[in-house]
Amino acid sequence: MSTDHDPALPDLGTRPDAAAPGANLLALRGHNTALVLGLLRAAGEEGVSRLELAGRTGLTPQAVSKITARLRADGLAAEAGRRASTGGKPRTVLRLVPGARHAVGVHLDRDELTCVLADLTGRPVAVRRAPLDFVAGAGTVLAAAAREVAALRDAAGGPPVLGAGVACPGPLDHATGVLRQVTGAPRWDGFPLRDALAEALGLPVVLDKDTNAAALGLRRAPAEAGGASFAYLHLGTGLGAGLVLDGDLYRGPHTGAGEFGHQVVQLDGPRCDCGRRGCVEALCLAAVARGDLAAAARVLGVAAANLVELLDVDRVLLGGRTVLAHPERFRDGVARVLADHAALRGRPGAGSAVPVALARGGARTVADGAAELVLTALFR
Amino acid sequence: MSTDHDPALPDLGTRPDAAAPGANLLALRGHNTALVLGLLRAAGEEGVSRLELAGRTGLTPQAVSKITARLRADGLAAEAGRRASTGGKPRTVLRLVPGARHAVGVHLDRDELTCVLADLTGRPVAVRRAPLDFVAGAGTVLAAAAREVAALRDAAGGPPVLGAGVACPGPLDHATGVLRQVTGAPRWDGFPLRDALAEALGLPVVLDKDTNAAALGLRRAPAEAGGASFAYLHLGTGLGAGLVLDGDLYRGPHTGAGEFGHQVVQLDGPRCDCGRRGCVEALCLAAVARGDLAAAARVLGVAAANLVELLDVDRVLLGGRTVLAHPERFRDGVARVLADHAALRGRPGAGSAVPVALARGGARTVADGAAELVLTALFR
DNA sequence: CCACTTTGGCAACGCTGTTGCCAAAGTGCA
DNA sequence: TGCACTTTGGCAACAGCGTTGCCAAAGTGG
Repeated sequence: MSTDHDPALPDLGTRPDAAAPGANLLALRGHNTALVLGLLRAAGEEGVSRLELAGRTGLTPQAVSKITARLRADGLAAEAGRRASTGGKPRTVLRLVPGARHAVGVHLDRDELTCVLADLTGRPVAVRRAPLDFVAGAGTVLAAAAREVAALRDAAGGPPVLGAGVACPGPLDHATGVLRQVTGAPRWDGFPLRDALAEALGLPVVLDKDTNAAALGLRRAPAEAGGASFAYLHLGTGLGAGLVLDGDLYRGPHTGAGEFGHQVVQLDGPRCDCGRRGCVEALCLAAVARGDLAAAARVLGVAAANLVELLDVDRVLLGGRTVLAHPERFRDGVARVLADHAALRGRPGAGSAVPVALARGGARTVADGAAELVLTALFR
Repeated sequence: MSTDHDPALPDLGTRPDAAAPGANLLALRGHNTALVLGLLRAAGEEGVSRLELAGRTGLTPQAVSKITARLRADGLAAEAGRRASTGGKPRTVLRLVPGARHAVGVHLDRDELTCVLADLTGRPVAVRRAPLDFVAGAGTVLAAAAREVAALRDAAGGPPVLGAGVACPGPLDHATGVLRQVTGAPRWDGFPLRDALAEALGLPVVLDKDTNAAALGLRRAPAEAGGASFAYLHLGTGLGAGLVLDGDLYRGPHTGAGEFGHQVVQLDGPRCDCGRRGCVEALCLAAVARGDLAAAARVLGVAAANLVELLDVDRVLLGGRTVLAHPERFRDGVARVLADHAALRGRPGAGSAVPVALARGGARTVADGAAELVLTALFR
């Protein structure tokens, strides 16, 4: 909110919103700085040299030198050894300083509150869990969140905290940070959770759906997430999806994208609570309830195959409590359906089936991803 | 190919590719220039003043003055009258000069070739149609395309042609411009159609799927296309979709997005040619074949509802020969399913159903959109 | 020990959008 | 009719961006 420059935080320039996408020099600098930071993060402990950064960004070596000099001055990057010489002066390796900043991730689930304090690489340096009654209403939830986050920060101390990413179930508006029509909790309808939490935590807050946060967190590991497009399917008490398309989280115009549970896969099938017939969620959870995991995985696989066909994603990741109860069963069952479909109709490109994997992080996938909601603003 | 500046074409700066997304000053200028051009085009014949451009882009009035001065020097924009005064000097209205450049759009269908010459607004200034046997192979197709495009350009004469957008059915790789696995035409498999056409036409060529081209063309009219996200469903001899998400055409990592025909909506349903069971395309076309349009529209509507739920799009547009044979029946039938589903489960935001409309342009939707494949590079 | 290669900083530069200033061109009131 | 005021938009000077030319530093290899 302050217009002054905070020396503890990197100046990434003005971030033009969608209504005013004109780019000025500050935006240019911010773009390139975030780009270099992103490559530094992707390089991990191995590091990158200035010339490698220049090659990957298309910037001149000199521009990279200036940018990395600013990052080093801000404490975000540091020199770390040298490469072997290839006949001349050996390259100096640059590395991200993970502990230079922290970000908070908060997962508000229906019955549990999970908070993580993550470093710049997204790795959690501290975790706290507490029971929660989400339906009880705003007062207790805000108090609990403030208490846990304060405890987390006290314990870890140290570097400045960039902000808090908050993930919660159900429909909400990411742009305004307002909840809407939370099933079974009408008193939350229309509640401005983002602003209330920002007030309670004393931090900038980014609010998003749990599935979106998880997908964003999984994007960090390209090797696991596949290419630039993948889908995270979350099967817990309900079924939802988080979509990363062309490298960016796709939220849809009203943050409504990823409503995966009520995809109809059986015309005139059994009636779902939502009123439709033949929804995946209903079919899948009914199969789980009667202990037929093979059928549950098969139904989930058919819906996943539909999604893969429609969006041409590179990978499908599975998570959520119900999946985690029998992870391999679900993974293998979904993979079989995708493989069968791929064999029927050659996929473009590789011609092989889209791989299915279990989401990393287990029960903490969402909380880790919530921190990424904040970190994403720094990197590109 | 030439590195020299062509005074007949606007210099939009270097367009960094995905592998080297670093932004330099040329890219900055190109971005802002394209942005202003896009606003000029959106303003249409009504025009925009410099200060309005400044307000919408976030750029300063002086920056807009410089940019528009360049555009006027290139002949792409012109002053056109004045607004009424609001107490001071009246604003000068700027307008895009539609005829300053042309673009070619080519629709290669299985049995017909349609070519359009479009001005900068995307409106066709000349159209040619010719029968075509796509399966016959590359030689005749290339010759026919070259002949028709040459005739089109001869007849219209005039301004420089920016390039040719080419739309054709079936799977292909947009990035490389290579066809793959065209059903029923194995000799096209792996054919580098883009480069061959560029050679034959003597123009830069952009190649894409017919559904993608159509969606891109429909994006031009925001009033019809709804917001920034919509889906175009094309029902002809097959069923496909073109997806515009967050204002950009979504192709997927391998140009495979939009494969909509083989979405399974009936587990264990009747077998489809593709080998699966219960595909929309099979169910829908079978219903059409037996004259049951209501059932066809309903099946299409259920698949459309799945897509709307998953991607949170603002609008669904229908096109293709089969739809055009009974346009209102399909539109109303699909709309009914979406309305029923929306009533069951309040859509986020408005709470009302996603509107369904017929794609503008009728049989020429794809050819018009193909020209837009080229024009898109100029605007933003 | 010297020639060569490669890295990366310094200084000058061209270009971008920005700012301060002012003429132009209207409105509205006396 | 005249004057004060408002608004538009160009001119000139400016700060800041990445780029270029140059050169010291730090290796390899004969």
